[in-house]
Amino acid sequence: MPSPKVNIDRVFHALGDPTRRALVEKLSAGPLSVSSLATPLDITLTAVAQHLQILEESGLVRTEKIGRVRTCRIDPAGFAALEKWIRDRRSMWERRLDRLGDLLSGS
Amino acid sequence: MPSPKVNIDRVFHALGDPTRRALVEKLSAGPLSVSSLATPLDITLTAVAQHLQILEESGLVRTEKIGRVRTCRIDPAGFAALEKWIRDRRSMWERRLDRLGDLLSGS
DNA sequence: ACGATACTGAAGTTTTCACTTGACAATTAG
DNA sequence: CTAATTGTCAAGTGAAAACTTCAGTATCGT
Repeated sequence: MPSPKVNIDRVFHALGDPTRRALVEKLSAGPLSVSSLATPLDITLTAVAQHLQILEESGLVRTEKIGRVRTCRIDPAGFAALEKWIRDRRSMWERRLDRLGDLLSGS
Repeated sequence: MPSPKVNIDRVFHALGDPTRRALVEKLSAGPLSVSSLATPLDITLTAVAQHLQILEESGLVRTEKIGRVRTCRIDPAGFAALEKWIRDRRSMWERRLDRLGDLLSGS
């Protein structure tokens, strides 16, 4: 199951942590195993696995276990939700500023 | 002082909290005072003020105190930083997928 | 002047959350 | 078969962070 319903709440919570953002940045360059992700960060493998679970539940990362190695890659779904949220907010206050501009320039 | 250097770390941390995101969403519709922001959320005024400080330090919100009322509004700077971060990551894995596509289609 | 409004500051409580440890399961290599 | 690799599970620790209370300040309306 990929990511049927992405929750924006989870997405923001996931990206709120700097370590998880570091994981996402690494994965942006291409898929990696859990231990490859863990090695450069001086935290335990367990901690990384926990972060990955949160990233996966948020729809930002997709993982697949083949044999004994779990391969992780970026899942576009979470990013799409994130971009939509920003776009929605932005359109709100830009529309508002437009109306303000209309008023000031005399309709 | 507006927001000279926006820190993406602070931006993501600020938006990681659902209450702060609710504040941002309210402010997207237009500027509001601290107490107007606090009333619908069943937390104390003090808590809201604390959230606003974090939002301001992150470059997502700008506030100005006139008389006894502090007016809060969206600050585009934080959002710009956020969008840039996403754009950067996205371009990374899209470039990668492009190269992959080239390989599969026989250069 | 007086009371009400709109915050602000300091300090404490409670909850959340990142991280660790240690034991265990499954897979692969020699 | 054995040993090393790769990851998982359960439980606990500690620190950050959200939220509260309470006391105080500045401003506004009458």
